[in-house]
Amino acid sequence: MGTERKRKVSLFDVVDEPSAKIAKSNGLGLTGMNANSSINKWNGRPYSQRYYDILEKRKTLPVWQQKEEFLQVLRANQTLILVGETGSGKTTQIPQFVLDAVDIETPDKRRKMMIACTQPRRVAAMSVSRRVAEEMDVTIGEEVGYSIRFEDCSSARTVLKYLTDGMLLREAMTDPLLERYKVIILDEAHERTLATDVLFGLLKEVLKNRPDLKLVVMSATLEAEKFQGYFNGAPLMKVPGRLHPVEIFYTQEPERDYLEAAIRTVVQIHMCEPPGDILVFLTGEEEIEDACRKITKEVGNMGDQVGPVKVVPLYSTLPPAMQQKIFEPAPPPVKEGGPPGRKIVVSTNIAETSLTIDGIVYVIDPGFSKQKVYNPRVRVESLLVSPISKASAHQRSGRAGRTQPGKCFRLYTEKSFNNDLQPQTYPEILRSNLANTVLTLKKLGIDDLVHFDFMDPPAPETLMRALEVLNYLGALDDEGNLTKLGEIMSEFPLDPQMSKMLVVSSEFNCSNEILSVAAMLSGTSICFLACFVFLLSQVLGRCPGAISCLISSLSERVFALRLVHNTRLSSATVLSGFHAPVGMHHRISKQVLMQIVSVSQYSLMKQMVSPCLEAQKAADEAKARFGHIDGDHLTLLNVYHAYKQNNEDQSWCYENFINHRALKAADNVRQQLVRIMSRFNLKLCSTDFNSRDYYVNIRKAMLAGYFMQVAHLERTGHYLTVKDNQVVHLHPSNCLDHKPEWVIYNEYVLTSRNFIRTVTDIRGEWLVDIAPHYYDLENFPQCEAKRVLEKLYRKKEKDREESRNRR
DNA sequence: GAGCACTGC
Repeated sequence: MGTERKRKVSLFDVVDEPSAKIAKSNGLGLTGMNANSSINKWNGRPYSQRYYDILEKRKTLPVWQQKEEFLQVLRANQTLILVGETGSGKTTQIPQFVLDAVDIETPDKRRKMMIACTQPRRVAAMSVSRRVAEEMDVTIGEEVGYSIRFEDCSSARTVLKYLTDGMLLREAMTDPLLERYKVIILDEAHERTLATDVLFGLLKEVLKNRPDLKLVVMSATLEAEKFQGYFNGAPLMKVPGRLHPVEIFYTQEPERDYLEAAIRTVVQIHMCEPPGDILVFLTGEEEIEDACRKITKEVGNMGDQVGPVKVVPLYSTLPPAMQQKIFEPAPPPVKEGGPPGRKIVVSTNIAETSLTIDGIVYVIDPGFSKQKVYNPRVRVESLLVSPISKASAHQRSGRAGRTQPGKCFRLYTEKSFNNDLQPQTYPEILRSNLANTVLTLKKLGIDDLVHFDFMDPPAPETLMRALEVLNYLGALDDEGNLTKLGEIMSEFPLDPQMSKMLVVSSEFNCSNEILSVAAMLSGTSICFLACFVFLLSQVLGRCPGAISCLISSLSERVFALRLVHNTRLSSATVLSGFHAPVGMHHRISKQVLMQIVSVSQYSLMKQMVSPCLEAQKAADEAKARFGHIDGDHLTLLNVYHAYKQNNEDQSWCYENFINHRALKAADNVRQQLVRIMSRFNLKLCSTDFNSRDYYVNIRKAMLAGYFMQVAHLERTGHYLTVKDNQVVHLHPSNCLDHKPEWVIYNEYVLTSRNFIRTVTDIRGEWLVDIAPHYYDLENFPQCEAKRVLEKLYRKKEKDREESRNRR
């Protein structure tokens, strides 16, 4: 291969001198400022205008010549940094160039060394590798392959492998020097995922021990200088992007209400600007749905003066079929020669990196996104609506110029862009609980975390917290060395608490059940269909003719309004399925109906009130069938068991408000976990279902992992987390029929109040039995829980004495 | 008696 490859894409524009500091000249693309007079008033409010020429106009060299220069630099250096905007084609082209440049032969003629190209996302790894295989005219999985969780599409013949950054990190755990690779390409490095950051530090070490290994770091322009500094002044080359110029507008005054401002701007664009689709960035699902409704309504009020609009919400938890709607074309004019239609996509950050929509000409950027923050003091991760970074703003505006010149409206002042926004979003490693990361690092053989070469070192307190947690779990000894237990735990793709629960579950004679619980809890989206779907089907059955118009006008919104729940798995989600009818009924009748359906449709909708009661009944039955009064974890287990007992039947799922696809995903996770269990000879076992200990053992095993996430019911009637003494409330979605004195919880969420979500009743006696080292009273803050524990210890001591006397 | 940015192993 090689010669017959067809390359249509021109790649390099200019090859900078090694170590040239291009970041400075390129910056944010702030050069080329121009006055622009096409809009000087925006909804009565003047906008300041600046023109950013994102494309740097430099002479273009023929492809072969640039390729040679690239190969030259690669041969002469161990590390190389390559910067380029998205859309430069570097992801598909560079690995192919590299393939031509390096010798991948090994003494063993049957096997060649590989080139690895990492991506932060699975879909990208898969689709890019497919495209490259096609370009090189080879079958995917042969010379070119990919490797992602649950799917290894590569073979002994594979020489170019695309994989997720997390996957490469996994591989490093068994192959610390990454000896099967000749070149490693870290793509999208500017995204600074946890895995990328760990790989940075790791690869820096590996490179010292493997002079034959080469590293190519590919990134967007903004962090180039920082990368260069980190990688000891490695040469830097540039691939120009192929973006069209984007005009940027700022407001002259700060906006008080960015949601209102965003909607106003959408309407203004629709009224005054030439055809072209609009992309609006908002922070979350609720806000997006709200905005969609309001935009539709406002434009609807304007009548025939303006063209029709198709308003499409976009966020990750939206069912895939709904997400596809963003790729549909804008609606045609209502009548021939009338004003053209427009597509308006209202999206979370997902449209900033993960999903690209062609045809976007206008971007509206209010300047906010939800970001994860971690507070090591109370060990809580939460989501906070925060101002975005300059880099993020830059990325957002770039979304307007993919197919033609575009415009970006920033709903903040230029001054605040310059002075208030930080240059980069804080990398994830500074915003996360690092327990899992530290465990991985230990497994990778990095003992001295304090001196590990992080590009951005995390707060010492965060590292200390992580070490402390791992020590309590028994994964690290008091010297901070990985224990045998920790070694096994690190092999599971789960949080340490969950791995611990799984590893010890055999000792509690319930590993089969704990496997199911862990699979159901771990990041899969499981959901119950809300009862409205049931309700619709009821109505459909009754008046099939009349309903079709309603369905057509409602069906989009039925999804959009979360009448179908398709959110991440937590028992909260699962259990809210049971609660859905009340809220949903209320929601659709009051907030939505009058806005989105005509009067005749409304009267039809009113007929749905009575089937709604049936739906309520069905949901109650579902709850009665699966709900376990002792806890949400056990409810999840019931759901999983019922699913298996009914042979994973799709229509059974539908009838029981269970999302089939999501349970299948959980089953997939479970199989992976089972394989890891067997690898370590961990027994797969169950307590007899008729035994009194069946659920007791499961709850004890869970406690063995989650003893640090316990809350105690105070006499005042509210819960306090153990040791941290935070006031928390049981999330109203819980399935308990009582308020237990002690609960373990899976999640601590900060929203309108401090909630603990997915909770299960446990007994105080178990705390002192299973985790005496954590419930050591000498090291315990004064509180009610402490006094209760003291009693429990005394009782335990007394019992022990009695049994000694009896002997 | 509430409401989940986005990934990944």
